[in-house]
This record gives sequence, C-alpha cells and structure tokens, in this order.
Amino acid sequence: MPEGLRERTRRAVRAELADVAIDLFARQGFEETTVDEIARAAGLTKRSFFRYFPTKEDAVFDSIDVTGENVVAALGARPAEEDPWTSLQHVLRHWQEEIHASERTLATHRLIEATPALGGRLHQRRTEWRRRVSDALHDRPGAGLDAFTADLLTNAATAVLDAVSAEWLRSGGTADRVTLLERGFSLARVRLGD
Amino acid sequence: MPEGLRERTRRAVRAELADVAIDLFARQGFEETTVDEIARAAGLTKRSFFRYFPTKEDAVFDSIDVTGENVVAALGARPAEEDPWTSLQHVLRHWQEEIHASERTLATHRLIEATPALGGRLHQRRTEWRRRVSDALHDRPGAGLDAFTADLLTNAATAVLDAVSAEWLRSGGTADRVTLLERGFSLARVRLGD
DNA sequence: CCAAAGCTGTCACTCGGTGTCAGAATAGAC
DNA sequence: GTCTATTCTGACACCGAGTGACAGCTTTGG
Repeated sequence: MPEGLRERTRRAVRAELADVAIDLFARQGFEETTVDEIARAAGLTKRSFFRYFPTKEDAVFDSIDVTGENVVAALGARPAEEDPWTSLQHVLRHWQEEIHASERTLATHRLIEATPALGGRLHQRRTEWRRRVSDALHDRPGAGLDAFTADLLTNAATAVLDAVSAEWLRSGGTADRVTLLERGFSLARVRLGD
Repeated sequence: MPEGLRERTRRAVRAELADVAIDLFARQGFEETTVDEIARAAGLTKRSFFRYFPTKEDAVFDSIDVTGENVVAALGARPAEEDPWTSLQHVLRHWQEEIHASERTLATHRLIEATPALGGRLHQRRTEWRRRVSDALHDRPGAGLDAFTADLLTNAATAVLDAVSAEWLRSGGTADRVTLLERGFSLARVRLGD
C-alpha cells in the first residue's frame, strides 16, 4: 500500500485549509480573521481545523518552512573536513533553490512581515531545528566544536536567512534569493581556528 | 515635580507584579500559571494585571530587555568612521556589563529557555528594536550601508547575543557574559567592503 | 474644599484551544 | 458482499488570555 486514500484526502483537506486561510489573512488581516471563519469557508468546523493544524499560525508556514531533519541530513552528506560555515551555506543554498517564488509565496512572506505573532511563531519553529543542527555540528566527525561555537554558527545562519527574506520582500519578490544568500554568507562569516 | 507619588506607586506595583509572576512561573511553569493567580497573589484582579502589562509574557522581560532607543543612542555616540560591527560590539558590551547576574536573572533566563512562547515573544520584542538599529545604521553619516547589509549586521548581532545567553545558561550562570560576547563577536564577523 | 484625572473592581464578552462523546465513513479480513 | 476495528467528523461544554464599559474611590492641583 504505497498511498492510502485516507492520507491522500487528509493532505488535500490540509492544503485546502491552508489555502483558504492565507487567502483570508491576506485580504482582511491575521488577527481580524477567526478560525471559525476559515473552517466554515473550507466546509468544516473550528474543531476540525485544529485536527489539521496545532495553532492558527501554523496554517501559514506549511509551505515555506524547513524541517530540522532535512538540514541535518544534508549537512551529514557534506565532506567532513569542510568548513562548517561553508557547509551551512551549501545546504541552505540548495534549499533556497527549490523554492519557486510564486505570488502566493510572496503574499505569505508579506503576511509574516506584517504580523508580529507570525514572526514570533516562525522563530519558535526554527528554534526546534536550530537545536538539531547545532547538536549535529557539535558532535561532528573531525573537528570537535564546542556548544557555544555550534550555536553561533546556526544562529548566524538564520540571521543571514532572515536578512535574505527581508531584502527579497523589499524587492517585491524580484530579487534572486540564492544570490542574496551567497552575498550574506560571504559578508558575514563565522571562521574557526582564529 | 520630579517624581509624583502616583508614578512611584505605579512602578512599585509593577515591580511587585513581575516579581510574583516570575516566582510562580519558576515554581509551577508558565503555562500552568494563570494571570488570575498572579494577580490574586499580588492583591489585585486579573483586569488590573493587564493595566500594567500588555500580555502575560511581558511580565517576564521587564528586567532583562533592551530598548531600541538605548542602542540607537549609544550607537550614535560611537565615532562615525568606526567599523559598524565593532560599534555594535562596544554598545552591546557596555549593556552586558550593566547586567549583574543575580539568581533571579538566571531563573528568568532558564524560564525563557524552557518556554517556547516566551522565546517567541522575546524575538517579537527584539524585532522592534532591530528595525530601529537597522534604520540607524542605514542612514549613518559616512559610509552609506544598503538595507540588506544593515539588516545583516543587526541580525548577526542578535545571533551572537542569543549564543551568549545559551552558553551562560549552560554554565549555570558562572560564565562571564562579557568575555563570551567578545569571543562571539570575533568568531563571527560581518566585514564590509569585501 | 472642589473639580478633574487616575486607578480599581465588577461584569460581560470575544476568541484560541482542548476534552469528550456519539455517530458516520472507511479500511482490511473473511 | 458483509462485518468489525479504526478513523474522521460535528456538537457541546469548558478553560484561559485579553478587551470594553461602567461605577466608585483616591489622588492631584488649584
């Protein structure tokens, strides 16, 4: 059984729900839109909305968020003797390449930028995978990084990521995210053995 | 009238409220403590709690948070031709020196570390002053920084700050924050004109 | 002493989020 | 095709964070 009907339906409903949510948020604002409203518009009840998303905020990040596993796995695939900062750059670059900058992506980022609660929740989600990445760097084969340096590396990487998003948003979605990422990673550098 | 009785009382109540709150949070957890509980313990009603703090979270940051004005002002006092990264280092270093690492400070940081909602809210607050700092760097006399670089600088500075807090927490409050800050700022560098 | 301004408790309300339950739909075994 | 265990759903009740409105008390300044 490669793909049950049930899971397919579930994913479809989930996508539909996220779709409707972002649409409403973009039109009338995040705080001004109730969960009940979203659910009704998608033909469900409020209770069922929370069976698909843990919070109202999470309906927004579905399409644009990274998972810690992805980054850790990709990081493990890099050569062990490579400079950690360079490894991070390559991993995140590869991730950015996969994002196709649609109109919806732009609207989503605008929404996050304009809504403090969403910014907070995004940070909260990232904290999770930052911990994983930091741990992965910490006990990496080869040069043993102390916890402080590992944290510094991951924090700095997300700092670049945020600056890239902000600039991309400022450009109205026309700027090339990969190019910005490269610029960011070379302007800000975390060099070891200094 | 240098200091009215009214304002003095108000500040005292506010401090008392924050005190009680942190105490309860540390003992039984943030989510497990209701606002009503805090207010009652301080001899007030829930309604009055919200006349002193906009949210439940904000009762925690009262003593440990920076304001954007402080940083911007201190930044303006640095020599105009100084490297921005170095300026940030000095300003934040000065701020860290003023923090005396009491038991309460430690408890507060532990609490934030253990509570996702608090981490999110702190980030939200910092976003506010990051914008100000970034703007201040943007139209600084002398070298005109583009918005992207200015963002990168401020984001990277908070990245260092967060790594310092995490390490200090890991050490159980024994590590010297200023030393850590220096190490962080020299390990991670944002260099311009490259 | 008197009026304006500020602070307080009380009440009522909205909204995000959760626990529970009973019924409908579905998956897989026969 | 049928039966049973699992899953999904709406309905209902509930909690806690936050807000608006109002009435009464205290402080401030003249």
